[in-house]
Amino acid sequence: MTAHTERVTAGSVGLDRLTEIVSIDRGSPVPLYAQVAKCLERAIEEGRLPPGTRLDNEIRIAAELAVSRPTIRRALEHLVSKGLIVRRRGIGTRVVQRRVRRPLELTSLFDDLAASGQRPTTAVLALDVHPAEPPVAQVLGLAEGVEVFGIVRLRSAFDQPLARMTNYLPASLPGLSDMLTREALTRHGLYQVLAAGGIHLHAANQSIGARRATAGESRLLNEPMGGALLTMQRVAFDDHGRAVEYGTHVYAATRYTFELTLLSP
Amino acid sequence: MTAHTERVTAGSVGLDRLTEIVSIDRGSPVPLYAQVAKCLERAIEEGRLPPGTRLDNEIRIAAELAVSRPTIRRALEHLVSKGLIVRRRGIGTRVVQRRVRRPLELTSLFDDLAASGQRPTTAVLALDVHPAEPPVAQVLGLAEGVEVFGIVRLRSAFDQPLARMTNYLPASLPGLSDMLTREALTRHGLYQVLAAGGIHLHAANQSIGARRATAGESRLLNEPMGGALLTMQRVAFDDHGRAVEYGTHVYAATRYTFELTLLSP
DNA sequence: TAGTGGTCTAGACCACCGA
DNA sequence: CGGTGGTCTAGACCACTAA
Repeated sequence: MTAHTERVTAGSVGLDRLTEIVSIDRGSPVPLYAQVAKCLERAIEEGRLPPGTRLDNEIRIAAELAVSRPTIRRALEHLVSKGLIVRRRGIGTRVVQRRVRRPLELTSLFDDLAASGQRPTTAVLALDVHPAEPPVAQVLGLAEGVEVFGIVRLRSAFDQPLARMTNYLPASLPGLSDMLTREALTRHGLYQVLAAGGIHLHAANQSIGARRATAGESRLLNEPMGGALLTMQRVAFDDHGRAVEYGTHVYAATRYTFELTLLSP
Repeated sequence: MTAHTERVTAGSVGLDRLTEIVSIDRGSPVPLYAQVAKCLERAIEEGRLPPGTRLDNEIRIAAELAVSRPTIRRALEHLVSKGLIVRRRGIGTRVVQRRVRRPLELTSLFDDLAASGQRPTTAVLALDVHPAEPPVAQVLGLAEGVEVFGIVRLRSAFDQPLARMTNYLPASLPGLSDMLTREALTRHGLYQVLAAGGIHLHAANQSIGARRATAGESRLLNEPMGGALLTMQRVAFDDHGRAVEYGTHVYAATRYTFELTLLSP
């Protein structure tokens, strides 16, 4: 039932090319649904499945790729959640007309800049261990006076300062002092460094606001005196729900904005 | 195999109370997995399943509730994606220690304020139809000069002005002139009004920045002269990927911040 | 009416974890 | 080793949409 005798689905574009677009390796450790989703995702992003393209129905896709329907469904659900396709009962599945930028994820400024082709640089302004002051202890859920790592960095892109980033992490996290070196922090983003050390963040609450720059901030960020700053505070948690990082950052508002994509509930 | 003879799972708290927490109505039009997820979600939020609670394994939950394992899995996956529980192979499922505030969703300022108990009010400062100016036409994907609805609103909470919101919508959207009345916009949020008229938003790109207030903005928002403003621009799309709304808003930074929750990729 | 996606089931095998 | 979640299958029935 390879269904090649079926009429090409009307609408925009039919899909016998499916097998050209999606390749499956049953020996791979990566799950089938992930392989399917990844292939379709790439095809959509590269324009091989242009906006408005109608996809075959689930049954046919499953048959052509020789996997089960639930597996295909899982792949397609993933694409829906990323906003790449739209499905409607009785209608079918289409590639969305206008692509959302990206799903909102827990990433770092460094990664974002690097991904968008800018070459971010980092200067470590301070790096020490000290007793947590009350507000820091509180957001991290620590007793007052417990030791924390304090990090202050200046992040730049294209030789222009972009943000001053201040982070606190409980010193009790295992292996932290080996990870958090000036060298590592200069070369990589904080989250990269933590991930390399086996600390994986699970979720974060963040708060974005604005205020006027102090004189020192204006100088540091090369912004006009008293200009507007974007501020962001973030508390990140690991899998167990423990707070592992608190960051309070200021961004040069003339050169930086937060871009995000929201999907309907 | 109702498994009541099983030992209560060690760790934090066992669950024979499951049937007290989750009630299922097979006659309801709402899917089983959604019913299960909803019940567990409420139990977690109300503290009846406190942080750290260990849940029974999938097989046992399925047996106790008399549904299939995939159905239970689907419910639990939903809770994972909302950051309420954590699952690990070989370990089990636990309620997360620290709850994330809320998943990031496509909502309106009005809904957010109403949900958090503040009583938002709206003043409609302008409401008209006019030819789209070039920048507006471009972000909405319209030809220059095509007619658009223009809306300017002042949103307040507790009698304090909070934001000036400017929105543009293509006049070609069906039924728009019946929906967008001063009365409706005074009483409800824009997205509520659109939803009531059958226009459902699917995704949005938004950009958050900061700048200093103009003299007029300072007066309108009751902020200090030249103070910092939070700015947000948003383009929202419907299911077909057509841009249906463009908004450009300014917020009083001393009284408003964006709160959001990020989950790891 | 024919075709679509949405839901649900009952089972199977595997990879990972801790004791 | 036993227990856990992760993956995959092969079916079934239903609700919705368009012609």
